[in-house]
Amino acid sequence: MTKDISTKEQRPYHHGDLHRVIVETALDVLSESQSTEFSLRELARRAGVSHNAPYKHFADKRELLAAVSAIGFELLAKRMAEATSKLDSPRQRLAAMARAYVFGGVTNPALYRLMFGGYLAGQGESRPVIERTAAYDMKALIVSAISDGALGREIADTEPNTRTIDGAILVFWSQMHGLTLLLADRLVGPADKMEELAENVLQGMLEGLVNSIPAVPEGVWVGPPLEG
Amino acid sequence: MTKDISTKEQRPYHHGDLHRVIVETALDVLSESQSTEFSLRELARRAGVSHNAPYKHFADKRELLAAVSAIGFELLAKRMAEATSKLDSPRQRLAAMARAYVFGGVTNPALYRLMFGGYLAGQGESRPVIERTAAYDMKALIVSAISDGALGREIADTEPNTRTIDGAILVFWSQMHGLTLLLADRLVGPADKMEELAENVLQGMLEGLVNSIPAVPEGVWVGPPLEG
DNA sequence: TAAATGATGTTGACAACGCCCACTTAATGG
DNA sequence: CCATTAAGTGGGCGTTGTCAACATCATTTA
Repeated sequence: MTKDISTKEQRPYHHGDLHRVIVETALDVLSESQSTEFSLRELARRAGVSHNAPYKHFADKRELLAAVSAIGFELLAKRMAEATSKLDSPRQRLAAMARAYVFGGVTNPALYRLMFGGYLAGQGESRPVIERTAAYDMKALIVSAISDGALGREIADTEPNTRTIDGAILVFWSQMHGLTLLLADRLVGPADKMEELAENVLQGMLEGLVNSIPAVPEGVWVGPPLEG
Repeated sequence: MTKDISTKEQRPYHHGDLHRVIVETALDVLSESQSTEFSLRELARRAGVSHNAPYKHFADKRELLAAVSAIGFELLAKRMAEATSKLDSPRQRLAAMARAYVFGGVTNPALYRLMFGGYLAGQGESRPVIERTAAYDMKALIVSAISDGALGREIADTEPNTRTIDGAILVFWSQMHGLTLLLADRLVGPADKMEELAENVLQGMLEGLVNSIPAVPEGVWVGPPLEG
């Protein structure tokens, strides 16, 4: 009975789980306000700690946002994996993956902007490691869905063919990404027709994909590079 | 000779052209720093006026950024119009337009993020009028390039067909937009292969477009709505 | 077991920011 | 010619990101 927290609502000197709480609160605030312009001090307030406590866990705001972005990538990857797990047809798998991607962006545009936008890449430095690897894992799902999907089965594993597959990935990802951002940023609408709209466009995309695979120059990487 | 500015480098009390200078400086700073996180005070400093002078021309930072965004749309529209003006083939016109679009984004990602991203739409309010109309004008170019281009010539002007054309616009714009942002945000690369890469993907896009036109639900608008 | 260490949290400070106010300047038009 | 008003100034308020110095406490080590 030495530590009685309940009577005066007083927290022990050390929070115990601040890192996690700060990141989660940041994700909440970001999702609600749809903006990355919240302050570290507010997160600290919500967590009931002093305005400087977060700096013991994150060097600066950028590093915090990188952690949030990484979580965003993990969430997206999980949703994409779940969406495709019970499907056999490569085409259905691709469609389901695209749906998950688009849905995530429409549901939380600010998070997608943080993840894919340039804030974290800013100032010439490269993206923080933590979110770069998370992004890489997410990208791997797209790549594999295309590679051992509709195309892979009828294409031998020769070097010009891998470039063609990279081309397909690029086209598919471009389309999915563009549709997502157009919808998320409300450049097409209206909001209550989004789902139907996305579904139609998605099917058209998949239809056209087969007939429109460009080869891609050598040395091109798809997704953020792990090194550099 | 009453107003001798040269001797003491002193500006007359009234600047005379502050509005324009502020917007232009903002565009410069945005382009160089690739960030919208510059301060109004710095713009004022660069213009040689007090930290409050800009507030006589812009209610707040958001309004300034809206003006910058509008200029971005005007620049883009001008480049797209120039790129297509000397071409006859609809396909070539589409390709040229897409090149201009992609090039603009790769050259100045932060400007594209401002233009297309959600900063200006933020907080439930609608986008500022000035940039909404500029965006609308730019969008009109895309629409017309598709409508009286490859599709329009062989499609009668019936209601289901206009929906099909809207579908084509959507697919094309999605692809172009997605490719642009993927390149601009360095999710694919490397930088020195971008041009070649974009060209290949673009051609693939155009190839596939013909074979993959979804119809789009009724009531869908493409581009930011002029009202509301 | 006692003391040193390092991780975590606190307090206080600083410069910079967005934005508000009251004031000044100078151009305009009735 | 003078009143109105757009445009610029200076000071100030509350907030922010970040730094430095100090406090607390669990863990290791002597």
